[in-house]
Parts: sequence; C-alpha cells; structure tokens
Amino acid sequence: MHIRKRFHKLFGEVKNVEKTVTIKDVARKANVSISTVSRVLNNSGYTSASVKEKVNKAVDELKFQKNMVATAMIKKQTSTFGLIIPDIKNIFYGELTRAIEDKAHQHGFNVILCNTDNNLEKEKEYLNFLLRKGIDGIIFSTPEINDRNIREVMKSRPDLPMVILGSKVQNVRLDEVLVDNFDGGYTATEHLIDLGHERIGYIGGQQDSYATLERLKGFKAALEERGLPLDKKHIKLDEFKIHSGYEKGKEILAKKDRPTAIFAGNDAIAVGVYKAAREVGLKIPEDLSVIGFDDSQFAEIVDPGLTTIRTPIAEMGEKTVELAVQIIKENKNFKESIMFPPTLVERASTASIKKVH
Amino acid sequence: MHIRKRFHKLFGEVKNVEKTVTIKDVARKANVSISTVSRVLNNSGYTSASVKEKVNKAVDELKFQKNMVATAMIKKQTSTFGLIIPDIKNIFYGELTRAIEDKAHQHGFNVILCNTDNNLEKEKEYLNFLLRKGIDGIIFSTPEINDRNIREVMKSRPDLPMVILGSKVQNVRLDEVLVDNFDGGYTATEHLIDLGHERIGYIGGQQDSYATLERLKGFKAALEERGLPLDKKHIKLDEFKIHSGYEKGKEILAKKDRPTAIFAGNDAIAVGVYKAAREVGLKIPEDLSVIGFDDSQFAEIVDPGLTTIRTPIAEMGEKTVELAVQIIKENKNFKESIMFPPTLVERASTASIKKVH
DNA sequence: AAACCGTAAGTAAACGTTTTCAACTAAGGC
DNA sequence: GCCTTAGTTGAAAACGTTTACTTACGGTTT
Repeated sequence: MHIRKRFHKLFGEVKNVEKTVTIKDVARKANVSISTVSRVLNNSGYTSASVKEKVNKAVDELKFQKNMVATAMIKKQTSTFGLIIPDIKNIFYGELTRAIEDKAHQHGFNVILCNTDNNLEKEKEYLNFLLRKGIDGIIFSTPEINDRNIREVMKSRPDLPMVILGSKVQNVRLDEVLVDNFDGGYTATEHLIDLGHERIGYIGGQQDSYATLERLKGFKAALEERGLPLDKKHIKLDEFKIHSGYEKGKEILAKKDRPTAIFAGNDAIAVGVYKAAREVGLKIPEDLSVIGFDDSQFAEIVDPGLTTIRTPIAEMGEKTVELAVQIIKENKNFKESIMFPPTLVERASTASIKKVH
Repeated sequence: MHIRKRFHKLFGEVKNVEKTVTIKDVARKANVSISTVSRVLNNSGYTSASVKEKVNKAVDELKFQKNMVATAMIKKQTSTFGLIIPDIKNIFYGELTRAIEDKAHQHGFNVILCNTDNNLEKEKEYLNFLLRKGIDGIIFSTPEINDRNIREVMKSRPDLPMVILGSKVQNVRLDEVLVDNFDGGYTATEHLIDLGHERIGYIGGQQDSYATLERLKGFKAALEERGLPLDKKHIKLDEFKIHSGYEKGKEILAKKDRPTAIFAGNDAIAVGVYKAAREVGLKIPEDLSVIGFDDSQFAEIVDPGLTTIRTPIAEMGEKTVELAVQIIKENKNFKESIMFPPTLVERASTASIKKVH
C-alpha cells in the first residue's frame, strides 16, 4: 500500500495496468472460498450472516463487478436480445424500438440493434452473429411475409425464444404480436365512405408485406360491403416510404377521374401524397381527403394534421418483450398470436365530400 | 447411427436435446486436437494443408459455429459497442444510429442501444451493464455538457475506447466528433440578416447542451458583427423538441415587436414554430422566416420546406465508429477532436423582409 | 449411542475457446 | 552422423464465473 503510493508519486502517470478485480480477489480479501463469494453474490445456497457481511464488505471495498461474460459462459444466458428491423431511420421503427428497449431494460436485458433493409442476406449475417453471441432471444419486426431465415433459425435452434412483431410469416408458427390490419384498413375506408367519398384510392407498401396485404383486404371488404366499385388503377403498391406516396400519388391524381380520397398504407406514404397533392394543386381536405396508418409523429407535424389509423406501437413493443421474457423465464413457447385493435384518429385531412361543391 | 434413426422413426418428434457442437466435436471428427482446430479456424501458427482440409470438412459437416462468448472470455473482446443516446424516437438520433450501426456492422461489431432520456442515473445503470458485459467501446451522443458518468468511466477504465459524438464534455479530454455549431449558428443568422431581417429570435434546446450554447454564440456573434441589437426577450431556451418550439414560439410571436425571423435550435423546434405561427395567423415565409438546424427528415416534410443548417449526420456517425475501431485496433487513444462543417440548405421557409406587405 | 438432518463452507469440475509450452519430425548444413 | 532449425501437432493452462460434490459440525430423533 505504502509502496504503491510512493510508486505513484515517483512516476506520476504510471501505465495503468489495473488488473480487473475478480471473484478471487474478493475471496482472498474476505478470507473465504470463491464458491462462498458466488453464493452470497447470488444468494443461493446457505450462507451465514457473518460471512455474508465479510463478503459484501470486500465487494464494496474492491468495487467488484461480476463479469457477465463469464456468467454467460456457464449459464448460457447473456441477458441480451437481438432486435431485427428494416431501418431505424424509419420513424415507425424508432418508436417501436424505443418501447422495446425500455421494456427490455426494465427486465434487465440489453438489445442489439440490427438494420436489415429487408435484405435477407444481411439478415442472415446478423442472425449468425447473434446466435454465436448467445443472445437469449430474437425479436423480428420485418414486414417480409416469406422469411426463410426465420424458418432456418427455428430448425437449428428450436429452443430459442423468438417473437414476430407486426407481421406474420408464412408456414411458421411462432409467437407474434400484431395490429388488426384488416380492421384498420376497413375502418379507414369506412371513414372515407361515411364522408361521402365514392372514388377512393389505396397506396400501399411492399406487396409481400403482411401489413400491406391485410390493409388492402380491409379496404376491399369495406368497398364491397358498401356496394362501391373497386377501381384497380387507383390501387398502387410500392414501399412504405414518403417517396412512394409522392410518386404513386402523382400517378393517381393525374388521372381525369381521380379519386376524391386516398387511403395511404402508412403515414409516410400519406406525407408523400400531401406533397403530390400540393404539386397538382389540390387542397387537403377540400379537394382531397387523405387518411394514413400508424399515427406516427408525422401525422401531427403535417399541415393539415393527418387523420390516421392509430397502431398502438408502444404497447405492441412492450407486449412483445414481455412475451419474450416470459418464454425465457418459463422456458416454454406459447406460440400465441396477440392482436391489438387499431383506432381511428381524426385530424384535419379528411372531410365530407360535400365540401367539394 | 442406425439405432438413432430407428429411434427417430419410432418416436417421431424426439425432444430435441441437440447439444451445441463445439470445437471438441470438430476435433474428434477430424481426428486432431482442439488446439489444431483452433489454429486452422483462426489460421494462426503452423498447420499443414492436409489437416486444414480435414478440419474444414469437419466444420462444414457439423455446421460448427464458434461460440463468441468463450472467445470473449479469453480474448477480452466482444465485438460489441455500446451506444448511448437520449432517445431513439428522436429522428435525429434515428439517423445517427443508423449510420453508426451500419459502419459498426461493416467492421464486424454489433451495437447495444441505450436510451437515457438525458437521465444521468439511467445512464449510469446502462454504463454498469455495458462494462460488465465487456463491450469494446462506448459511443456517447448525449447533449449534456457536464456528464459525471463519463468522467467516472474514464477513471475506472482509462483503457476503454470512448468517443463523444456531437457534443463536448467539460474537463474531459476524449475523442470527439462534432459539427461546427458556432459556424452553423453564425451562418443561419447571417442568412436571415442578409434577407433583411433585423429582429431575429432564437429558440434553443437545453441550456446545458453544448450545441445550444455554441449555436447561440454564433447567433450573437453574427448579430454583433452586423451591428444589430440583441433583444434578450427574443431568446428562449427549452428543449430540442417540437413542443418547445411551439410553446416558446407562441410566447415570442405574441409580442407586439415580434421578430420577423426565428432561428430554431433544431428542426424539431422549427416544426413547433410552424405550428405556433399557424395559430397566430402568420404565414411562413411571408410574415415570418424560420430557419432550422440539422436538416433532418422533418425539414422536407413540412410545408413550406424548411430552410436549415445541414449537419452531416451520417458522415459524423461513420467517422465516430471508424475512430472507435481505430482506437481498438491500434490500441491507443488519439484524443482527437474532429469538426465537420455545417452547410446552409435553402428551402422555402426564409424570405426577404421586403416580402412583408 | 447410532443414525439422521439442516446448515455452512470449501474443492474441483465445468462452460468453450485461445495460447503457451513442450514434443516430435524431417530436412539441411557441417 | 550430429546439430540446428523450421514445420507440425498435442497437452494443459487460462479466462471468471457457477455448481455438484464433499466434508464438517451441532443438534434431533430413535
């Protein structure tokens, strides 16, 4: 001790070798065996009060922190989830990720973020990494309806907790949490019909996306139920992006018998439609009603405020994590499908057709 | 082998015990020692071509994947970064995080996401976790100018690669990558002055944020240089959020001698100002010019398009990771400060003062 | 008094790699 | 023919924990 001080004084900044303190150091200091230390640390097994105290004192004095890598090695648990999404820049995934990370943190898990851009090769790379790192579970939030990687992982690691968020994957039975996309599509369309619109367009995302398809089904069902014709040229699928809404919006709105209302597959697409409408000289909602999906931050920012179908993003993210945690703790897979109801949020982008004199 | 097949046939779905295949299995199959397997896996040391082949064959056949936890245990490297940000929901951090994660992935690193909400206690929790998990480096992107946690980590783990992104921390010498906030503030203000504005407001973020302060300095410097008076009641600091822009915007715009232009501390604040202006009945840019900061997605979405100071978010994120990787690989800390230049992006939210009536 | 039990604590194996060390071979130089 | 050396491999230790097993002790129960 004394010597060390002198040493420091003499050389000033000594190269800080600073051996990380391990359970062995604690054991030595507390004058017990390492198994005893481990026992009080995890309070498992029998430990006397006196020993407990000694050990805790040593822990405090040495500022000992358990090395989780070593723990992971033997327990085969890393308290880490992998989160696989297309792109965190996308505001929808931002909100989702935040909810997931928060809930995971509450349960003592960290999350490793993976952006795949819907690229299956990239997804596979990430998956390999995650698996080799011994993550405790994977949360998929990929729109892709036909993800062979997921099936592969299920085969090679049938034990690994996985839950799918916001989508379904074909031929796969897994825990999943979803919005009722059909219902959302139906509600959105019904809302427009109730306002008197008869020519309604739909601009959706990727055509191999579960959400796109289900929302479209809801759209069609509503039209049919109300006896309105389905005009295929007013239905466009592209991507869940602003740009797509803009491009497809312009296409649709350029036509002579343009729709008087557009159901956008999500809020980003709706934002693109706003831009297209502006360019074509159409006023929202007077000349064109627009309804979105998700109720993301975009919906409030835009002027006029976007009427949209609210997806309970945060709730879904939280539920997903809770499911994953439960699967881990109870060590069994429920293969549940949890469906959240969407709700209509009326702002200022939809109006009665009557306004169009 | 035969027996096993029978077994499977008899019982169909046998409980899949599926011992994960280890280097030992490979060694047994290839008829060599585990050290040899390790050598060909990492191709280190001497290995004959024939043995190499045998081992690789065994690896393929068994579909062996190295367990990274075990590797981490002995190498003390996890190929993982911790990323500490206030909130991934915030679109700015979404863009930043994407760039960081991409670059990290390119270099073979994963990133653990941590949302702190600028809460130092929460940050500390995350830090503890990360440290115990043996992450290879930490990227901080917290606005807080006075982060005691960072200082603490530097003390306890002087060897740990850390870089600060987008901010500076008092009394700390660390690698950092920044935008030139002063220059950005100056440029924004100058732009407004050039358009003929003489009464200009500033709505900034947290007052203990480096960005807020520097941008304000630039603002003041520009005013002074051009001989314009500084009106304190037109300067408001709150948070880098839409809501703050709205609230403070309303306060400022309610006044009789309201400014004819507002420099918003970031794009989110600008969006709030838009809303405030709308409520007060001011048209942008005819009645009020607004300039933002960041050039995030918001800037394009909003109508009219937001003139703003572009922060090269992606480039900064990438550079940060490259710096971190370099520090790890070369095992030395550069303590560099890398400054990126911001640029003015003109859209439609700023106009010459002459346009007013 | 023998057998049993609950409590307490230590010894050593285990987790799956990497790496040091030692052992051995074959080839080349003298 | 001996020494050196480069090439090749295996045994075993190490990384920092957890845990199964063992030992020990004092007190009950029979």
